[in-house]
Amino acid sequence: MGQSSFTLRVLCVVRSIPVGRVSTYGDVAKLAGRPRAARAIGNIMRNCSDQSVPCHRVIAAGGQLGGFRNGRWIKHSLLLAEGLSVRRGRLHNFPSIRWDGKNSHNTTEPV
DNA sequence: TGGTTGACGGTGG
DNA sequence: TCCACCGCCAACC
Repeated sequence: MGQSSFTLRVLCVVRSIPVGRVSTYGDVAKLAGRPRAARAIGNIMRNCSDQSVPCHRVIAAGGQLGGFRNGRWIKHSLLLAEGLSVRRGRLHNFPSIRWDGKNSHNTTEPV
């Protein structure tokens, strides 16, 4: 504990991501109040060992999974378990399942 | 206190 | 479509 306010806010935002939805590092950073702190989000996620934080729902921009170092396939499996389609390391319907912070009760949105 | 690293974003070639 | 450069922010040494 004893994380910075920004870190706590980031964790809170990530925990707010609905099941079946994903968000990018940039989006989480923006929701946390630092639109330019996308890199910092990666560090926080990496350092985050909290099971209540679905870090696998946080991916890179363009629908890429990111995390080439580790957890890449972990995210892949977890995302597949949530009914998402991953194609060549990227979400097939990324724009459709992208979560912009708004409480969209309609999960399966047919675009 | 200062410099480097890293699960990134966006633009250009 | 893929690769390279620059910018931005927090954690670590």
